[in-house]
Formats: sequence, structure tokens, C-alpha cells
Amino acid sequence: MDTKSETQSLQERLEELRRELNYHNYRYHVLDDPVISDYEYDRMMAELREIEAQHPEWITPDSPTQRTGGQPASRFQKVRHPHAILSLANAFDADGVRAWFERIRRVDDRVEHTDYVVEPKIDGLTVVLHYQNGVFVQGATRGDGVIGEDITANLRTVKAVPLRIPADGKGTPPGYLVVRGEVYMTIENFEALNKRLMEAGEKTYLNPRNTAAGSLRQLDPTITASRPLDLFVYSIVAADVEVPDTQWERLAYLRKLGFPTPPAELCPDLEKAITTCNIWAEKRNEIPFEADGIVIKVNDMRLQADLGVVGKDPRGAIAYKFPAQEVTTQLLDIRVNVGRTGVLTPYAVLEPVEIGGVIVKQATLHNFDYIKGKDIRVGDRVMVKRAGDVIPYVIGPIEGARTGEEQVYTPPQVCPACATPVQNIPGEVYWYCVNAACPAQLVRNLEHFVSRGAMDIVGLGIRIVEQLVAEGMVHDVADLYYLKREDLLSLEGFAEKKADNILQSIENSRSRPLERVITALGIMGVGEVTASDLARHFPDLDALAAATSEQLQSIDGIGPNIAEAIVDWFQNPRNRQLLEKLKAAGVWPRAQNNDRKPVGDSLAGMTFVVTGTLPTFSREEAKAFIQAHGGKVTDSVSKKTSYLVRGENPGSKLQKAQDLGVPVLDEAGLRALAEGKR
DNA sequence: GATCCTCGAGTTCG
DNA sequence: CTCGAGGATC
Repeated sequence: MDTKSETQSLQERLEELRRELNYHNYRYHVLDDPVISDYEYDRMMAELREIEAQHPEWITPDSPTQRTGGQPASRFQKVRHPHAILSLANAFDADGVRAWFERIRRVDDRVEHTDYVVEPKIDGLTVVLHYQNGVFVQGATRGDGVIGEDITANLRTVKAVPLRIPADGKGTPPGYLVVRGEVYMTIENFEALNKRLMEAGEKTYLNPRNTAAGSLRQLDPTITASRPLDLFVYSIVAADVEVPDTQWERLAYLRKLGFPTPPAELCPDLEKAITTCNIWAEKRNEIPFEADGIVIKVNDMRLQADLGVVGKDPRGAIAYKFPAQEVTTQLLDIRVNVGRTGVLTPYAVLEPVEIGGVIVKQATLHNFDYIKGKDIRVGDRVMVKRAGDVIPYVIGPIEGARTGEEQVYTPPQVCPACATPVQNIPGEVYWYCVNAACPAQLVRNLEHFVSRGAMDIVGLGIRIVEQLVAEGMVHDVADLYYLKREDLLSLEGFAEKKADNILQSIENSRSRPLERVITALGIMGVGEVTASDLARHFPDLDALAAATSEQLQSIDGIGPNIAEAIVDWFQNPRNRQLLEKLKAAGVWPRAQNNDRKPVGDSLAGMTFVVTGTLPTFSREEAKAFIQAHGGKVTDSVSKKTSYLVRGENPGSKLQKAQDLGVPVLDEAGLRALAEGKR
């Protein structure tokens, strides 16, 4: 390898990183309108540090590593902090934390036996609060760490900021005290605020951090006052009295003065601290505010001070960053899927990007109104988030990053699969392809028909379904029962074993109970729950086909719309033909005597929601267990939910349950409840 | 008529 | 998990 050109390209990368970082710094600190996520910024900074560590001769005073922030905006008065408000070095995994430990151990061997305080790194806006004789006299933003902005008037409106300490009036206040904290917004308050802003037709915020920063930097304090902001205080910047000499005791001291402090844990050694971090990382979705990582601090403040500072990062603490759940990327294209009901669903094609450990290339955009409402354009830099742990979605465009090249999206006039003009029911959000013979719809229909909750034909996945449709072997779902062995063998990738397995699966599905078959038909608005209600009221499909709208509406949960959809479905000649074919194929279940005895009624009258993975039950088993004991299972937590059953890695439902005060059980608790024990 | 609850439909990656 | 919409309830 040519080392000369390698050095050259490394130097180019260095320049590029500096340029980028300077620009993003300016966007973040001066314009208050960042165009990349903090995580990406941290990553770039880490890369730059890495290069500079290898080539210390390249470090220049204007390198972004040599300072911590940009120039403060001019509209607020500038404030010089009594001491530099430092930032933190980052680690991105447990080994990064251990490497930090090794570094500081070499500096001072007392590190060997120190303990640590672990606190969440809250995603908000850092503030510095000044108290004179117990009275709040000034508050400032962090700014570049040396000079911040005076936002006293705004901070006074934040209820969590004590205007007088000690807040309980007991004891003497220090003559002079400066503390550091983080102003943030809880996820719940953020969502409520965004909803309000949206309803008022105003611009919404992308995330809680953005909102907290934007709210605090309002020139009009009455706007700040209307924003539900919160505060955590976690460090003492300056004081004219003796303060405790460990971080752990300082937190207690701050609490005693009346400051809200973050949840924290005292860990006897580093491995314990790392374990604690990992536990918190897993519980990340349960905390009511957004955190982008966890801070590990050497508990002994004297040792912290002695360890000193590298650049602008104190050695005595490190931020263990979570993998990003929210990142920005380029929206390359918007394409459209056709669902089995003919609904057109737009999705975003993204510049591949890593979110929470997986590479995301696509994200749903829900519907065309969503694109329009958020003003998402092709070519935009967008903020993408993985909801809970799984499905990525586009939160919105970063308008500040626009170049003018972005294209406003126009929904298609015709179905992307069959070119039939699209239709929309006025007042409704969705657009439909109304072609009953649309091949895309047929594929989706078959997919639904063979799916687990319907006919459960195992081994018949989307790929094979697509093949069957493409070869013209299947024109409706009933054709599956008329497939010949030779047909399957003629398909690409089919050998005898595979063909026989699939034929056997299809054969097995002939005996599915009535409710499954009703689900499989794919009547609009009729899913598993409604299908099973219907199966309880009608002995077979002929009886259901003969039902009038009035009869159907007498069933709980079925109103005029769904009743009409059912009647319409059975009147459609195509569907009548389909039913004949099913009947001839022997797929004609009769309602079973639904007198499987409930094991008990100990859970009667109670509604349950399950979240996360349970130790021994699968989701389906848990559901069956609850139902067998007379309980009801629904999907969403509401005030009517009696208990939330939580497993490993719970989703946002747990948060909601806690907000609503719904009691939470684990699997053992559920079993105990079912058995009537307390 | 408004609000809450429940259901259905579409969806990502490995 | 998210959203929209239908249905139930006050």
C-alpha cells in the first residue's frame, strides 16, 4: 500500500470532519436548528479525536476538538460562567468504558478502588443556575462552556427551578451557590404539546430535546411559561460553603436544598457500573424522559478533580452512549404499496442507516396526508426513529438542511401495480385501487388467506404466492385447493419434497374452524375478533351470506358500516363464485359447539394487555390462558384495562400503564391471580 | 356531539 | 408499533 497517499486521504478526512463539525456546531448552538442527530455528531467527533490522537502534529487551535460549542446567539445577554462548564468524553460500548478506566488508572492508582455514581444522560438543555443567599438570581445556558446566554426570565417560569433554597425554608442557605442541571421535557408532555401545536396548525417539534431547547430560548418568557418543562440538577459548579466530597452525597445535598435530582445509583466498582448501565439501556423505554446515554462518574470528587481535564473533557467521568434510536438520513424516493384491500400505502426509500443495531432502508409513511402534513419531500434529510424496538418511521423533515433541490411529492393518479385510476372516499384519508382483479391485491389477499391467524397454511410464503400468481396458476384464494402436484413441480425452485409439503399444508387447512375461514375471506373491517363474533352467531357461511344488515348490527361490535361491508361482500358475484369453489373443495366448516369449558372464572370481568416476552407463555398461550379463566385480552392500554402483564423488553405500553395507574403483573402474578391467590 | 375504546390494516429487519 | 376509523358510551 502506498502510505503517502494513505496519509493524504486521512488528512482529507480530518479536514472534512472539521468542516462538518464546525458547521453542525453552528447549527446546534447558534441557530438552535441542528440538521444531524447528536449521535452522529458524537460519532464524527470521536472519529476526529481518533485521527488527532494518531497525529497530534495535526491538531490546530481551531479544531472542533479544542472547544466545546459555538458562538452564542446575540439576542440574549452573554454570561460568563464561574468555571468552564465541561462536556464529557463518550464511550459507545462496554469496552470503551473499560478503556477509559485503563486510561485514568494510569493517571492515578486510587482509581483502582474507587466507586462510581451512575446517572442517566438526559437529552435536554444544560443550564447553570446562580443562587445568592438562597435566592435564584440568574440562570444561563451552557453556550460554548465558557460564555452562555442569560435566560433568567425564562428559567423563572420553569416550576421545577426553586426560586429560593432551601425550598422548605429550614436551615441557612449558602451565601453563594452555582449549580448545573438539565432542563428537559418528559415524553408524555412532549407528545401532548405537539398534539396541541398540530391542532393549532403550528409547526411541531421533532423530539423532546429540540422542544426543551426551543422553549427555553424564546424571547418572550410567557411562551416558555406555557411549556411543560422539567429540571434535574446534578452538579455543583461553585459554592462559598463546604459541600460534600462525593458525588453521591452531593446529590443528596442538592435534594435537601430543594433541587430535583436525576435517578442515580451508587456502584462499588466499574463492572457493577457497566452492568447497571446495561440494565438501564434495556429499560430505556420505561423512563418517562429521553436519555441518550448514561454518565458514569468517579464518586470521589477530590479524585475527580485530581484526574484533571483532557481538552474540554474531565477525565473523572464518561458518557456511555446508547445506540441511536433516532438518526437522520436522506429520503431517496417515495414509493407506493398496494394492500389487500386496495389501500395505497406510501413508503420511504432511505439512504441505508443504522438505527439501534440494524440497517434501515425503508420506512412506512402511513398515508398521503401524513406526507403532506409533515411536508416531507423527496431528497429531504429526515429524522427517522424506530418505534419501540421495531418499526422505523419518518418523524419529519429537517427543513434547515434543505438545498432547494427537494421535490414536493405528488401521489400517483393510478395504481402502481395495475394502472387503474385511484379512488378516494371524500373525507377519508386513504386512497384505493378499486380494480378487483389487481394482481398486487391478489398477492396480498393470498398472503392474508394463508397467514397464521387465518387458514394457517405453513410453508406457503409470499415468494411462492407471487410465483403462483405470476404463472397464472391461481386467480383467487380458492384456486389453492385445486393446485396439482405437476403445477408446483413446474415452478422454479421446486423439488418433490417441497411440493408435497405444501400440498399437505393446503390439505390440512381444509379443516379450519368457521371463524378462521371468515377471517381468511378478508372482508373489509372483519378481522379475527369480528370473525369469531360472527362464527358464534351463524352456523355456516350460507347462513352468514343470508344475513341482513339489521341482523348483523344486532351483534355487539358491528355497526352499520361493517354490516354493510359484509352484506356487500356476499352479494358480489365474484365472491359467490369463490364460495362455491371453496364448498366444492370441501372447505366448508360448520360452527363448532363452543362449549369448551372455561377452566375458571377467576379473571371474569377483567381486561388484560400483554407486553414484552413472557418467560413460559407465548403471546397466544397467554391470551388463551386469560380467556380460559374468563378474562378479556385487548391490544391497547386504556383506563379500562385491569392489569398489564409485562414480560422481558416491554414496549411503550408499560409507560402508558404507569401513566394511567394501571397495575402491572408479571407472568407469575398472572398465574397467581388466575388461581385466586393473592 | 364529543370522547374513549377497540379493531383492523400495513409494516421492518434478520 | 402506528395510524385511521368504526362503534360504544356518556
